Amino acid sequence: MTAAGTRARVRAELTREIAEVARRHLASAGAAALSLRAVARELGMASSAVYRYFPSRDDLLTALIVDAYDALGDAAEHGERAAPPDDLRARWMGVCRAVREWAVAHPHEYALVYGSPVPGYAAPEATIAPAARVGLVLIRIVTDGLASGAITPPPETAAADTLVPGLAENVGLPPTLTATAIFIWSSLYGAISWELFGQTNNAVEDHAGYFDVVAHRLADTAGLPSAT
Amino acid sequence: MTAAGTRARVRAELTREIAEVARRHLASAGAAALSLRAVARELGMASSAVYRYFPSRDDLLTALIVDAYDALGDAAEHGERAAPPDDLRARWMGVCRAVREWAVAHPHEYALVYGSPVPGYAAPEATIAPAARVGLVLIRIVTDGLASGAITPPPETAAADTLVPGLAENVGLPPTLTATAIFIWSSLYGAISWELFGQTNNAVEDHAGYFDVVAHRLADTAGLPSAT
DNA sequence: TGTACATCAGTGAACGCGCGTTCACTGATGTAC
DNA sequence: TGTACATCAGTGAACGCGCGTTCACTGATGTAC
Repeated sequence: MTAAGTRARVRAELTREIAEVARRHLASAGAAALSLRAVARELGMASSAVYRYFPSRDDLLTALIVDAYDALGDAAEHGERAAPPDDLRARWMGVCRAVREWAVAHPHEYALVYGSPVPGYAAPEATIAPAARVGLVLIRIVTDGLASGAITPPPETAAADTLVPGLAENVGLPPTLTATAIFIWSSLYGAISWELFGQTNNAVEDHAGYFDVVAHRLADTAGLPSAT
Repeated sequence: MTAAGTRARVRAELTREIAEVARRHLASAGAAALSLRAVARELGMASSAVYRYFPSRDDLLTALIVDAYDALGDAAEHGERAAPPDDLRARWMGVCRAVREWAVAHPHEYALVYGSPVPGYAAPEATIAPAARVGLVLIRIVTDGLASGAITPPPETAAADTLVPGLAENVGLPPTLTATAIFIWSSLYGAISWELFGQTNNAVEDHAGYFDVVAHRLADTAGLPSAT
């Protein structure tokens, strides 16, 4: 290894370490309370040194957001791969459960990407692609089902007229099913957020069990066959 | 009117005025950025004077939360009353549309009560009752339908076992329909939040139209008859 | 109705805090010849 | 391999800001006799 390689590696390592500590702070206090100075303090360095690695607080936030989307995407894909490829329902449930479990394990990171927007922070372009991963995994299950004939496309309705033109072509689903997919994703998100933000505290006892019911219901909505 | 009455009235008036300004600040910057000093500044009074009306920032936040829940509850009930009492579907759609419209008109207040929790703030008891209002309105539509026979109760499943014992009796619905009701509410919430927090920006064009499709679908899920 | 006293609203200065960011700087690490 | 120079990481002080909350105070408004 060259000397230059060493320096670059040390730099990459510290960058990771800063993000790591920031992630932990995020987990205990939320995005609005994330402080560059506190992160630097914990790492035993001057607050100004952090600027060698992240040009501003917002850039640090952006890095955390991208990391969170990617971690969630990884979890979703991992959850899918644990199921037999030809068992659509098992793949679906694997993704849904993995997403919920990740959210429960990382509530503040989940809130960072799916909760109320952080005031004064505008998500840059770099976050768009990773944000779409979970949705794409779910959509692929449906397109696989359509291709194999396991899913019968629903009759077309006017629902598709409310979408952005060309969207259905881009995702590769029939128009009305595309609208349904958005509904499914937002419902999934609603169920998870509802639990995470404490709205079901006095209503649901077995959160994992309740979520399974919801995920199955959404699989039905997508037209997935009940079992293999 | 007595003199004492005058003082009390002036006091109530200023209390309302402070909350009003705070609400406006909330609307432009979010809950985390709400500042007692900024509110006092806008009212032209010393920041310490606000403490005559609200003992702390958290109490001011609590008042805003209660107000928001109540405003949303009012909107929901008003939306229901605009429909003929015997047209369950129209009442349902009236409530759903009213809730969404209120949320779109007051995004930060909506985020305050349904968004990610404000770090360091724990919602006190006083917020529980007003928080339930929208849910109760929707549930009443379903219980009315059950009572009149317009809604056929779904077959019981194991879904109800995941709920807090006694919940179904409290809300007056069959157990499985109670679980469905929670799903419906969280889906409704998901659809509205998804729109408000910008997740549908590149997917949905006609947000009101798309939301109508969702609300109808949720009415179907609740078992409401299609039309009268 | 008039007076003495108590209550209340509002002031302004202050405390102590933490924040993001900048800047001139010191050493250490790497590079070119 | 050795030396002169350039690059980089990290420091510590400082700027300017805004925050929530407290406190002793001044007047004005209300109350009791």
